[in-house]
Amino acid sequence: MPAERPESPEPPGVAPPVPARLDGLPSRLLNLAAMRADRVVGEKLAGADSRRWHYAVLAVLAESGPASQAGLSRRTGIYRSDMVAVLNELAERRHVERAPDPDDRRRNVVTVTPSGRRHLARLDLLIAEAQRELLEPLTEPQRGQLVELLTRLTAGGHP
Amino acid sequence: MPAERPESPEPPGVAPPVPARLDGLPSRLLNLAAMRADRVVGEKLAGADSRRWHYAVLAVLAESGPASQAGLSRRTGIYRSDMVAVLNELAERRHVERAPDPDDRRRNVVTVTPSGRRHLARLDLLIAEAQRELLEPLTEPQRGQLVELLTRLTAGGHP
DNA sequence: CAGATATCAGACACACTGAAATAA
DNA sequence: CTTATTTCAGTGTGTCTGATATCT
Repeated sequence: MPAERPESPEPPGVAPPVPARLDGLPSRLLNLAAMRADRVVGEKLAGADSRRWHYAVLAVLAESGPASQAGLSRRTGIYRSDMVAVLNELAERRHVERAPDPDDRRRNVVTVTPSGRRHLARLDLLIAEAQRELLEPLTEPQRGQLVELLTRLTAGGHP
Repeated sequence: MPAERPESPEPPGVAPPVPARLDGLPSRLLNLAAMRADRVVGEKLAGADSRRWHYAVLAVLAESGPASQAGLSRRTGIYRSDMVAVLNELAERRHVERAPDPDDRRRNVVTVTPSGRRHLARLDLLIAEAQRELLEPLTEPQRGQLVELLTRLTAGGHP
C-alpha cells in the first residue's frame, strides 16, 4: 500500500472536505449556526453602536420596569460581573440611568430613559432584520420547527 | 396608572421570566443551545485532558493522512494562528508529530502517532456520549430534523 | 450572624488581525 | 515580485471565578 502523503495543495477556491466524524455532529452544527447568528446580529447592531447585551437589558427594562442590577442579571442571563460594564455603556449613551435605591441601599435602581426607549425601537427593527437574514435558507414551516426544537433543547431538563 | 417600581425580589429558586422580545428569538436560542453543547462536550473532553480542537485535528489526520498546518486549518476551520497552539498541545501529549516537509520547506508535515489514534478512539466515545446527553430532550426523529435544519442553515448560502 | 448586592481583577476559550521570517 | 506557510504578539467578546466592601 502506498505511504500516506501530505495532501495535495487544493486548487485555490475549492473548499476542502469536512472530516466524516465532524460532518453531521450536532454540537458542531450548533456552534457553526450560533457563530453565523452572532455575525449577522453583531453586524446589524454594530451599525447602531450597540451589542446584543444592550438589547437584552433594554428589553427587560422596557417590559418590566426599573430593576436592580441583580434582577437584570437574572432576567437576561448576563453575569452579575459583566452587567456592570454593560450598564456603564448604556449609561454613557444615556439609554439608562442608575440611581441608588432608597429602600435598599445595596441596590442600584436602573431605569430606561426616553432615549433608551427610542434606541430599543431601532434595535427591534435591526434584530428582526437579522433573524430574517439568518433564517433565509429555511422555509417558513422549517423556521417554526427550528425554534420549537431549540426551545425544547434549551428549556429546563438540565438543571 | 401606577408608577413602575423596582421588581419585588423574587422568592429564591423561582426563575424570573424571559422578556417577550427575547423569548423565541432564533439567534438567542442558537446561542443558548450552542452554550449547552459546549458545556456538555467540554466537560466530557476535559475528563480526557482534551479540548474540542484536539478532536477536530486528530479526526482530519486519521481520516486524510498527514497534512500541513495550513491544510489542517482549512479542514477544521481553526484559525492558522491558533493551530500553532493546538498542535503544541497535541505534540506535548505525543498525539501528533511535526516534521519539516522535505518537498516544501515552508511546511510542517503533521502526523498522528499511535498514541494519537488511541486517544481519538477514546474521544470518539466521549463525543458520542456528549451528543446523546445533549439531544436527550429530543425524540429520535426530532434529532434528525434538527441536524437537517442546522445543516441547511450553515451550508453555503452565505458566501 | 447569614445572605444579597455592586464592583473589580482576572482566567479561559474562541474568533480573528497584523506582521514578520522563510521559502516556493 | 508575488504568494504560501508558520509563527508571534495582540484584540475583542463572552462566560465565569473569586474576592471585597457594603448593606439587610
